[in-house]
Amino acid sequence: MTDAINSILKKNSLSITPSRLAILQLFHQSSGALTHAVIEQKTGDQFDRVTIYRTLQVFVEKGLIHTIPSPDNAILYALCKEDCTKGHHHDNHIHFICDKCNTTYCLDHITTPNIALPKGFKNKQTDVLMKGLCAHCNQ
Amino acid sequence: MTDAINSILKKNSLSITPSRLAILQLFHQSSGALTHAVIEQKTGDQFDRVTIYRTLQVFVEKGLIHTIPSPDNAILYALCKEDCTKGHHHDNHIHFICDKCNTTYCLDHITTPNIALPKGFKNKQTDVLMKGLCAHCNQ
DNA sequence: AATATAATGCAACTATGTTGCAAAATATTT
DNA sequence: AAATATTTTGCAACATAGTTGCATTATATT
Ligand SMILES: [Mn+2]
Ligand SMILES: [Mn+2]
Ligand SMILES: [Zn+2]
Ligand SMILES: [Zn+2]
Repeated sequence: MTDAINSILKKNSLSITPSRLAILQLFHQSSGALTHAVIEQKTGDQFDRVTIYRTLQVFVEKGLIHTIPSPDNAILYALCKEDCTKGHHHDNHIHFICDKCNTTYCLDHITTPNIALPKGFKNKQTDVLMKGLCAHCNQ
Repeated sequence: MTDAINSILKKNSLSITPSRLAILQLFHQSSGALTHAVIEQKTGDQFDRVTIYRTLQVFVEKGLIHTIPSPDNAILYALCKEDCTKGHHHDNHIHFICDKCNTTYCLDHITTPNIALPKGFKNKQTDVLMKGLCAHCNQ
């Protein structure tokens, strides 16, 4: 497990540090998206707040994770499962936030729809955010 | 103009105050969505920050304005043009943010698509956020 | 005009995020 | 393996966003 994380960092020419290992591993063993606050909490105050912010920034730049716009006013981060590379993300899937358990799911197999815009508008990116109850909470 | 704003407040059983008049009027004469910061700036520091926040909260509750999730990490507010009422919003249109002029448009006539979710998931709300260039900036 | 009700401003607080810089850790070279 | 160069980290300080309690003030009601 740690070896896999290790090689991901190497492959992306990132130096291997405790914080990067811990945070990347956390993403790999989490099902949903994570906020900075959750990461800070789950790494047990091992790392400085600033370090976590900078680690997330680097991971986004390298195409390891992507951000998800949220109504909660805190940036959500989730693993890129597609072939995202340095500076080029290709995450065209939709996201689902459960109102009950608050988990944010990347629905990787549901692609964002093509929506016709008014004349003159040029689309560059589409984000679809669905809310409701996830399979676990909808009983 | 001011009379129209006035009657909107009355209709929603909101007492008429300078801040509510000014902020509601500002929404009615703006084309796009507004952030708290912009409102504060455009009302020329006439009102306390807290008053603006509370005014926006009340307007959302009453169904006069709706929030738009944004990647900018600041809540966007825009007029409800549909028949939204106290506690019940029916804003099922998509939103477009221009990368250049930073305007956020409510595309009221473009409804959010129906997207099939995995088994067990129950959808309650769909937000579509498109980014790119608006008609003015796409020259 | 008097009273009841609701909104405002202020202060203090929490949360989220960024920047500069010296110290420490990692990677590279010898 | 040690020395050097390069990155990363932690700290402090700052910036912006948003909330809460409470006394004062304004609005609505009688
Ligand atoms: Mn995702
Ligand atoms: Mn809208
Ligand atoms: Zn759930
Ligand atoms: Zn524009």
